[in-house]
Amino acid sequence: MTNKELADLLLPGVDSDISKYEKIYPERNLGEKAIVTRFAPSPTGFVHMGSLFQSFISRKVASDTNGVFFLRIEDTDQKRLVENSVRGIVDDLHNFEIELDEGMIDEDKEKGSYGPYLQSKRKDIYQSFVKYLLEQGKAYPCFCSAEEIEETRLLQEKKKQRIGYYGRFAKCRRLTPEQIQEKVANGEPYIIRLKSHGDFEHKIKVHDLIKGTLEIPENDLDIVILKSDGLPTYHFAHLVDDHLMRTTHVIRGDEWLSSLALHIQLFETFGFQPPKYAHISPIMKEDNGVKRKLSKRKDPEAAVSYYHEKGIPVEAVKLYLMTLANTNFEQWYDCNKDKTLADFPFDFKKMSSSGGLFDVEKLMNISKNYMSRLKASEIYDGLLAWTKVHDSEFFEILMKQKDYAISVFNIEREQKKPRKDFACYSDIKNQTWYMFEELYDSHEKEYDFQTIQDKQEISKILTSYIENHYREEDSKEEWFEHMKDLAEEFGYAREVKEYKENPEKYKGHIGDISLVLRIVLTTKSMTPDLYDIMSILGKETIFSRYRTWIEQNQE
RNA sequence: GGCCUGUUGGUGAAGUGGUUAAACACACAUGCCUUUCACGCAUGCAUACAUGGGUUCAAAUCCCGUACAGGUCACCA
Repeated sequence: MTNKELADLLLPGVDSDISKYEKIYPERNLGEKAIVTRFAPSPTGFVHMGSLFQSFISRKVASDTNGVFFLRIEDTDQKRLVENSVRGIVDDLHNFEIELDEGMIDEDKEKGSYGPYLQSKRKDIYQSFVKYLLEQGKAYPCFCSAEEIEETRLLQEKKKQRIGYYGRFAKCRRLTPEQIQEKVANGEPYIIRLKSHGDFEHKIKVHDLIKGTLEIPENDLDIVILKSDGLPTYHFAHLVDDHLMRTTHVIRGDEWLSSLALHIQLFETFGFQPPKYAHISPIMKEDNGVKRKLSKRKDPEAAVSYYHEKGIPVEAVKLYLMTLANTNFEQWYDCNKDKTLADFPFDFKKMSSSGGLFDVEKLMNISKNYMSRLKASEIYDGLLAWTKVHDSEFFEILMKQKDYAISVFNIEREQKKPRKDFACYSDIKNQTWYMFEELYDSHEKEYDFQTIQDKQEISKILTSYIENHYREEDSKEEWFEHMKDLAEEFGYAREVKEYKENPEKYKGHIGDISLVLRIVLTTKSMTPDLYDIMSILGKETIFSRYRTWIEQNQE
């Protein structure tokens, strides 16, 4: 019985001519340095930070080189499928502005000419390649049951031997064609294994773009390439897909490092040029002094939805991811303030070969700096989009008072050293509610007086301010002069310096007085410039808030 | 257990044999500035290169052992 006949017996009706695929999926006509890469998740749920990081880098290198970035869905494990997760993955990428050149764009839609991009639709292709291998005598059927494999494993463990289906443990490898024929005739279920010719004692050198040159033992495991449901395993699908889709760079998590020797062997078996590999270390998290992988189950910040809920701008998250990816990015960005992420020359060599720690505080800092550089109208737009989903009350107010809201967000903004007090959109309401009448009215007010506590004294200060010192048309300088007059009137120093020189002569200084006016107006001791706040709020509101407070605090 | 990888301060890290006081950034602390806060500026964070050997005139940087950490060893990806 020839290999060809055996192959026909095992995979009847499958065309073993793989050369036709070379024509259907020709070499891509791209620039010499163009990088073709992909994000290839299994549809088991939503995208988490680690995968987002990988896609972000993949997208970046593809864009930098005028290459291609595509999304392939690896749904060869039918047991683990989660409903609608393709849609979820597509949405997550879209929400992070990671655009796809090719691949799945919805649950059952795709674009690009190297598809299908859903592995379950590529069954015929995989089977052709498997059959080709069978005909070449480079693969064989295996009839071992799960129990038999388990037995072998236990035996290997007991004898302290390497675990796996290889060498003398690969018993189906030695089956004669007649035995195979008989088992097939008996209806025994089988899978197809690679007939490995690797030598575990022999080491090969492989180059990884991030990890550098590695020395790893050759693969000698006869791994499963086609499962009993007729679908391939990851390893085989990786070979077929990344060859036919003409992937030049495989960027993936470093959990794959241990099967790298196998993957290279697979490419060599077919005489294909293997892609370049870049294995990314997982993003870590510090947990009670222990470093561990960022976990989707334990860490809320591992889910991309966390960033949308908090309202951290996508761009800020990207800036942070880039600082994790290439630590020279931060300095580069600092020196090139007019440039964007797209201008940054990403370099695999600058990637840390060990896993970086995910630091939410650092992310917040980056986001705070990023937001401080936005224009007031950009803050408004971003906030409007965020509140539309997360805060309908604020959304309505913003819609109604667009110009007013922009003027509020413009306080100490759009200048050389802008204020940095919003790290995310969910911060804004908490820091500006007193600027919006509707929010102010419904908000519970707690006045955090610091130096001047006496309510009568405060009432007197407010009254005098209303009656003697407030002028609607005052410039900032005039306004501040009047504040100083007020301070003097109540026995407070006009200048802080003056007070510090002669503290016994005064009850306090101008700062104490303005703090009272600030707190009664806003309830807060920490606010932006008081003059700006007053100018925007206007006379009526200021007087009304002061008078209300006086009324409510009469003894 | 086998195999692979990693280990620089509270954190991210720069740095690959020799102008090192080991950059820069975040966090924290103090001071200055300031009508508050924020910003900004200045300073600090005890002798930080896992550990033991070796190579060398010279090592964070090269080699070996040890410890610790991560990954992997499925008809899961």
